[in-house]
Amino acid sequence: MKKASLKDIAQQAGVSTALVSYVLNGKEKETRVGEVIAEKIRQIAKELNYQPNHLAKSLRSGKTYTIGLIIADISNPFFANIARVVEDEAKKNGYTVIIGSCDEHAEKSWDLLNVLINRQVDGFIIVSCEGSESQVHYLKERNIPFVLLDRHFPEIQTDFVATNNYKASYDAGVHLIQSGYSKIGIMAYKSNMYHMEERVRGYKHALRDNHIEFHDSWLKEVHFETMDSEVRTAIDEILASGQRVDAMIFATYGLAINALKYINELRLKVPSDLAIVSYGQAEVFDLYYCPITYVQQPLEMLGKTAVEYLLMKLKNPEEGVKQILMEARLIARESSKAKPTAVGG
Amino acid sequence: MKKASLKDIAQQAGVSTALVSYVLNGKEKETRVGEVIAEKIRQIAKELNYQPNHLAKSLRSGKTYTIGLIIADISNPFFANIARVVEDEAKKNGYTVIIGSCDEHAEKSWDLLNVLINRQVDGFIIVSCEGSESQVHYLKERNIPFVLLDRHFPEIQTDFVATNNYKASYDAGVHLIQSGYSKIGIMAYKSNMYHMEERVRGYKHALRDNHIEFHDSWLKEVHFETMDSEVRTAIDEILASGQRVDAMIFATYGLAINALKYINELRLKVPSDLAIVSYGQAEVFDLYYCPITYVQQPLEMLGKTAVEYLLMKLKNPEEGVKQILMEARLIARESSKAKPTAVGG
DNA sequence: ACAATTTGCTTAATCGTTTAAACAAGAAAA
DNA sequence: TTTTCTTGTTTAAACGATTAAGCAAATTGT
Repeated sequence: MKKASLKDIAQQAGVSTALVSYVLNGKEKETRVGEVIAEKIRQIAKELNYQPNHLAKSLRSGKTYTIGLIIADISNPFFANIARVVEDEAKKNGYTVIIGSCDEHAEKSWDLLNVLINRQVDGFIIVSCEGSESQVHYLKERNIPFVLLDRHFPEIQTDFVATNNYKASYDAGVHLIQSGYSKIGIMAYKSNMYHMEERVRGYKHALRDNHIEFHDSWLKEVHFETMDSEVRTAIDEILASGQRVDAMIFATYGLAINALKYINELRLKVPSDLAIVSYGQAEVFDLYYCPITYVQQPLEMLGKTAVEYLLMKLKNPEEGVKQILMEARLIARESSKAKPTAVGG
Repeated sequence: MKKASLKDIAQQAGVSTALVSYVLNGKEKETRVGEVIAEKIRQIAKELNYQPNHLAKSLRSGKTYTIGLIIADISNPFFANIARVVEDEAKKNGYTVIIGSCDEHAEKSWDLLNVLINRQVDGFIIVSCEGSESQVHYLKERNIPFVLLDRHFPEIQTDFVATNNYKASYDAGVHLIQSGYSKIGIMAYKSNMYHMEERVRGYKHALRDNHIEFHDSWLKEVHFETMDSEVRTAIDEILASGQRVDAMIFATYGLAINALKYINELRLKVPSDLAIVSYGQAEVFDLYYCPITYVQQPLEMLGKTAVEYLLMKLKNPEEGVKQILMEARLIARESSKAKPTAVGG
């Protein structure tokens, strides 16, 4: 039993496909279709369980009602949650989402972009990775609507929805300082992505504004691909150096997970041996023996707004540039609790 | 600058679209296209950066090289990981995946199914939810290729790729017993899904085969939607009952997370107050103060095989029914370590 | 020298929709 | 009664690709 098409309905009703199309699209009034025949068409459509062919519709109309979502990795909880929000919000508006994971590789990202462009997605929501500036320029040139999510390039004029990472790190730093920690390290990815730089910059300014001198050895930048081993080395170094830290900020979820595993192995106690604040969020932060203080990004809002901006662009391509930085919230927990001040002498 | 089509190339080259199509599809030999003109066409195609319109191709060929993946929730790490594997494996074979989350709701699942059918996906990989038998029958009737993943309906003859849940639970039960626990509870979803029943059945048989009498109060079934509160009640009950348990099996990741939060609140020590084995997997199991023993499902294999089966079905629809149950592996950790036997007295 | 074959290309139908334009017949206006 | 307007319907082109069939012209065989 093949799928019923407009033609099948038309044949059964003894009319042209045009009429059927008009009726099933609710245009019977404007196009003056007879009451009787309209009803008959609806009837037959129901009997045949007619389902329009989206491909044909899209080919004709040039709109697929599909948006491409490019992220680093769907198996990372941060992106998985973002993806879920985007999916739901898109569906609410009649759009379908195609998700692609690029593993922080600009090359894979290019591939995805091309595949999705060929599939005629109406627009993109992109969590950019390092070295993908050319892709952004390409989209601009080709006039393909897109919104950057979570990460953006300040030197490229684009729509974006992101977190105020500078402020988030600044707050994290201040929080640790106020809790009595003074030798604070940070671990981030080695990257010239703006969002990562901002996370480090915010941290540095928090130190500066509180009259704590920053030591180069406190900043540990590791490569994404070889994170597993580099994190361990970094922890070793940051704990061994002359200026041994008593607190650390982890700029991403992945870094924190790797570091925590190693910290456990070393039998270091959080926060007495090392206080911790991390980006990202997942159950593990709640259930760790010492619940982890983390930077809570406005996930839901980020995703929703990205979809909203994109859909506005799709409706009206002439619309002005939309950019927004949302504030994160520091969720203070045990892992950064006030340091017992050394009393007595 | 609009996208270049076959027609544009044809015009520039001064030939018909047929020739262009032949050349760009590498059929110049069979269709005897002249060497010179072929080269010219390739040249122009490159200049115009020609990218074929997938919609048109699909409409003509009836194949979209797209597969629909229906899961409960992409923000659940188990499904996110599955999705990642499926995505990669599909891409390797030139397919694109559209993921939909149905939140364990048969109705949402129906919606997704219809949306994706209208979008002409070539086939489905489905993690069925309760009450979705009719959907499976529908797909069979309509002759739409699909593979059930992780969950299946034994009374319906379909392709499927799943875990041997009976065996996994049996092993979990035996493991706890051998570790010295004798009052073992289990928490599962209230559901008549086969995979869930199997998880309970395996557990019961493990008890039976080790001469431990099963008590009804040891089985706690909670509703998915109201899990948060029900889990707490269930824990309260199972710890208060006359036959207070000394170990528990959690049949899903979500249940374990909720339960662990509450267990922490109650200041119960794992495993001394309560030993634990759980399904699912995520960083939290590694980093919990007492690493959690868990049932490791062959995620990678499950996903890969599901894609493989589906692609075989797509190539040759007459192919016989493919079914496979894969073995899970119990990863024993601290949370179920051997109970110190009561000595002395 | 004429038929048969090969070579190189075009024509046109097709996939399933949408929609502007044309058209016929009946009703209202003149 | 003729003209105009309205109503209800059909025709056909278009979206962008694929591909069977057709058709010249050049080449080969006899």
